[in-house]
Amino acid sequence: MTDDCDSVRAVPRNGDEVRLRLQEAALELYLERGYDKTTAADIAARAGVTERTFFRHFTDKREVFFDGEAELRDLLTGAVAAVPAGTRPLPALRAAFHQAVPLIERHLPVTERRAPVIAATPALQERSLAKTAGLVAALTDALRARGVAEPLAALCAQVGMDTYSAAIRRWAADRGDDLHTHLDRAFNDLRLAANALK
Amino acid sequence: MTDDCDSVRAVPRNGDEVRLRLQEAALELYLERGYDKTTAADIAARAGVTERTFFRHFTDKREVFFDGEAELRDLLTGAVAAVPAGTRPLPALRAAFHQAVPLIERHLPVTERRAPVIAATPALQERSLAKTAGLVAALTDALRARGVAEPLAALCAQVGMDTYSAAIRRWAADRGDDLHTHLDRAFNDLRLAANALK
DNA sequence: GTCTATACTGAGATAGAC
DNA sequence: GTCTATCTCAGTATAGAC
Repeated sequence: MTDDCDSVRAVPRNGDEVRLRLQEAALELYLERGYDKTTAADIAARAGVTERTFFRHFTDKREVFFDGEAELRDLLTGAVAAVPAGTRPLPALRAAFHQAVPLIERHLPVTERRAPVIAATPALQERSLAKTAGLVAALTDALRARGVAEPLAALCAQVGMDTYSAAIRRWAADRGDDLHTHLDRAFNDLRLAANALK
Repeated sequence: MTDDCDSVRAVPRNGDEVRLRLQEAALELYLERGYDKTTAADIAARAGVTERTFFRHFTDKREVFFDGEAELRDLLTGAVAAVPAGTRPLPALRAAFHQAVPLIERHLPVTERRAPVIAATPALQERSLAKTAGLVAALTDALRARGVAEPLAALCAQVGMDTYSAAIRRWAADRGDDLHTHLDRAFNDLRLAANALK
């Protein structure tokens, strides 16, 4: 859709644009020949910069895939903070995830292209898990700020994130129902499963 | 308890023993000067072998810390399979974790020495998360083998693992009560938290 | 066991944006 | 002029190929 191609050598030096070009180049190359067969120099070359510039934008080859996390984290923690006082931890998290649905849907095109690469690459899976762990830590803080005691806050944040992940997985497998529906379904499954305890 | 010390230069070439020496050397060096300031050659030298031998035993510098996972995985999956038929997923997992307590306690001395290094090293945290994800995958399979439907099996395995992790954390912070007690407490917290849904 | 590719790091020079 | 993005060059260490 954009009209800029790499026919001109004088590419703009704007930082953000270079960053986007690097991300797109990395995705293309990872898809074409796989993550391990792609060097940082390859990515940089396709984006029209040097290898060193790649590493100034991204601390390592994995990071180029996991940028959007900060945005999602801010949205989720903000949503948790905005939930009516007195709401219990897991319902608060469920509400926050519902608020994140538009953001998730907006990022879906890129996410879907990245998914098969991540699934095929252990190094990227590890980074993905680390990013999710970062989200859980942020949610734990957000719950604590609401007055949830420490050990419970961490457990709820983690369990809430798992439930969200389960909903995302089911949504990917069944695009017939929307993400809101899958979220409610997953949280309900959690309730029923936990009810069997004791 | 063993009588072998490193006073003799002619160290035994037995594979398992070399492996243990490498693990101990890595732990010492990571503690002394930090993970990134420690090279694979450093570790190998202290263990009395070549760098090449280090990479024969461990695929990378991280792996040297996460060996026991296979043993725990086999114990947990076996325990899940052995739970009486008809037991619901989360109670089955809780029972399995109770069975793993002796193994956890046996590994505690080493685990405790490694903990601060992992906490201070992102690369090791990532690997730790990946190993836990491997356990969750194995538990998901074990639940499916018991007839638990796919989407629920994955959710329960993940949530069960989180609850176990929460119990371990509380145990580390409060050694006054034993791990069995903390496990039951954490699973009870999960039940109560999930009950607030709907 | 040897050799090599490549992921990363650091310092200093250069070039646009303002 | 400042400031920041990029380049150039030189280096170390991991991990994999042989």
